[in-house]
Amino acid sequence: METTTPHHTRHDSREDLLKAARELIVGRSYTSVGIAEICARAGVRKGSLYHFFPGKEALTLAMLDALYADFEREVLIPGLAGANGLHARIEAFVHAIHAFETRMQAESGQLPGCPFGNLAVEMGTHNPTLRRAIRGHLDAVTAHFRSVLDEAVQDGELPGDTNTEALAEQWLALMEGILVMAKADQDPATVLRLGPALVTLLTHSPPEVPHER
Amino acid sequence: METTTPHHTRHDSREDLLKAARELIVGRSYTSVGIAEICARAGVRKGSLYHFFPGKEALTLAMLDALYADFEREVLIPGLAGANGLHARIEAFVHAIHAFETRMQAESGQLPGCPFGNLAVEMGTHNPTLRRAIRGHLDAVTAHFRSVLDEAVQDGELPGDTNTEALAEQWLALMEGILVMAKADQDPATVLRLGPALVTLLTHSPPEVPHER
DNA sequence: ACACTAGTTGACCGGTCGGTAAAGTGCAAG
DNA sequence: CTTGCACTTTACCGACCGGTCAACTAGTGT
Repeated sequence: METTTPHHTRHDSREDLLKAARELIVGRSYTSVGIAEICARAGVRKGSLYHFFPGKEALTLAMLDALYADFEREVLIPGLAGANGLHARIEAFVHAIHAFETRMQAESGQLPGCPFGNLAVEMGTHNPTLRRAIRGHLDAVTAHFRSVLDEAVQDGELPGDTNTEALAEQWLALMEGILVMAKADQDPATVLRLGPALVTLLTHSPPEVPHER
Repeated sequence: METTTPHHTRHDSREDLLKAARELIVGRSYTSVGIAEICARAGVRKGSLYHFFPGKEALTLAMLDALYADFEREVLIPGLAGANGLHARIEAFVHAIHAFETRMQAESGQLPGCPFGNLAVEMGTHNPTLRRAIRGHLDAVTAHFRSVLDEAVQDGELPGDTNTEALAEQWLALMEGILVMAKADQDPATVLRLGPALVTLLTHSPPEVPHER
């Protein structure tokens, strides 16, 4: 038998809070979402939030961990193993992002852009803890990009002396910029319109670090 | 004689408010800066702010206009006419941005990133007025980029069939992304490290719209 | 001398912010 | 049956938010 339900697995308020925080903060922003609103959406009283989390910042940190885990599982991993060839993988990635932004706009009425980039921009200057956590997630994304580029080098699609580490970071930067533009436009089509820039960047990078001076 | 002092040109509270709002909002963010703090820095009482501006949003709109005018005069115009050749102009632009971010970090202790991009990300989802104003300024920046690219086409540095309109938008997107990364790092060196991506993007764009399908 | 007006001042508003404290609830192990 | 503990509930806190208001000050034109 051993019903392993540790207590009695009622509503799992902790999960509800994380879900509500994700939907609200990703859809709008950190400061514009209050804990009262998060609690209301989660169907949980404010005091309970402070039983599970020390405060709003810690809740957001935990939410970001879960968000990255889902992003890795649903986009990064499939995009890496899914298509064949660098060009096809870039296009698949762009379309996955486009689909995400389109779905979010349909659900919440707003095109959110990149959840991690948004937080980095909003809190980067005055919350070092959040900033460093986001920086870590962005590094993890870069590592996935790099492994895609390394495979392309092995398959002869990119020159053998390609600096895949630097190029992966440029990939992420361009992707973040595309999402800033799409958010300014509030139009997912911007993702598709600017997507080809990724192909240009990733298939024409200079052979080796110029080693200036 | 005709001392043209319309009233008596005392402290010009309006200018002081715009200056304070610029320093604070650019250095941090829109929501994290209150009008009380803006008034305190400007040496003006709160009621006076509402004599010159309908509210915080209108003050920010006016501040953004002045900010863009300065950016155009101090960076965009010199960068366009200053150096010779596309490559040199890109590098001059990157270094101008790097200098700005370095100076801001020295003055306020924080690396702000792109003031327009920041506002677009922070307010893009829930303040259409601000979003549209920022979108207008970004379009103006894109127009300057495009004229640089058009000159490069005329000088034979880029192929004659280059889509300079699309490429200028990609330039802006990559620049915004670079500044998001620099803000996440809180390190101006990131601007220089990612700067070469602009050269890759702008000197290897595909000849013509692929015209798929 | 007077009225007009641009600009200033400080007190005040309701609402919301993140966070706290204390009492209560119900299950489970002793 | 009782104790302990995970969790919930409610009331409350001071601080701050953007914004309003009426009274006041001081130059200007008549």
